[in-house]
Amino acid sequence: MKLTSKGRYAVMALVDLARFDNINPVSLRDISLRQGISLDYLEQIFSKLRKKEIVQSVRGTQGGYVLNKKAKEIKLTNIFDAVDEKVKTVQCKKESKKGCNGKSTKCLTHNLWDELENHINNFFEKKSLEDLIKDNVERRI
Amino acid sequence: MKLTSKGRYAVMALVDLARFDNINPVSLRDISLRQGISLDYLEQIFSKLRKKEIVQSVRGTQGGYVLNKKAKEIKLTNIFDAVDEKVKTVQCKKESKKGCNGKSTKCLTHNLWDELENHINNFFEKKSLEDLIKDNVERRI
DNA sequence: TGATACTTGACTATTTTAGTCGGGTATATA
DNA sequence: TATATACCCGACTAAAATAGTCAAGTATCA
Ligand code: FES
Ligand code: FES
Repeated sequence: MKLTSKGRYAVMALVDLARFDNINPVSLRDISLRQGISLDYLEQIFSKLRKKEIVQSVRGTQGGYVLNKKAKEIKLTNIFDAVDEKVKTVQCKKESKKGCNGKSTKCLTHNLWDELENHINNFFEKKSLEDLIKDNVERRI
Repeated sequence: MKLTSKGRYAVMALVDLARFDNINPVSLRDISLRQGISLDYLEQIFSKLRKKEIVQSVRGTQGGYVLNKKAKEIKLTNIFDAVDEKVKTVQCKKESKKGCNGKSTKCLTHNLWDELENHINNFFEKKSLEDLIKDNVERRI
């Protein structure tokens, strides 16, 4: 099980953004430089974040992005959801009664994978952007 | 974040095995048929499980595999570890002081990813094969 | 002696990831 | 008004990972 760079970058970039967006919008170029993430890739990511109303964009010179909600209200779940970083422990469709590999019923361990998925999602639902920023201040990173 | 089929199959196969290994070894052919997993792929998986002493093999006719430990003592951690299904939330090496993308320090969110990794691994450390079998009996699957 | 079933290693198609690239458009400022 | 900045959008691609397959064995039982 691994977290993809897209998901990791989305959170990193938003933490960076949240720390600097007091007055002015933050440009992706700055985030790119500070966090060492490809600018082109960041643009893809922020396009998704904007569509899910996590950030707002400001075009033109001195433009950039600002948070569209309070940091406290942005949970990891929302971020991951926006960039399609989903937790998936099974191959079969959740809604369907059918199992993997075209089997007519769900597998022996199906309940386990559901539990696992919930376990991980719980973590994402609890953590907000605000938590992450506080965490950094305490550690003075 | 997704669980790979290899990891999922390893656990499925072991649950199947654990339910049938009272007297005789269980052949991969049987597991393959019951669980709908490719025989060739199962062989790869069991080769690893054997090397990590989770199962024992019995060659020849009427051969197959048996558990090498009590079901209570086999945790998901052990199974995933055996088949190289590891939880990885970062790209950079854990031991190293350096960050991702060759950066000289760890990133802003590094602590978060460590927490996440621990959170998931905790789940795997708690669950044993015995738990999974009991679970099935209760549900009469 | 044959059938069963484990053993090993190499090989491959498909999918996913992690980007890149080339063209835009809006806006502030000089 | 010209220009630079920075967002916007879609298509493309190299590399890695995944999910297998395939071939050629060896051990053991009946
Ligand atoms: S994981 Fe698909 S049937 Fe259980
Ligand atoms: S994830 Fe690699 S530096 Fe933090």
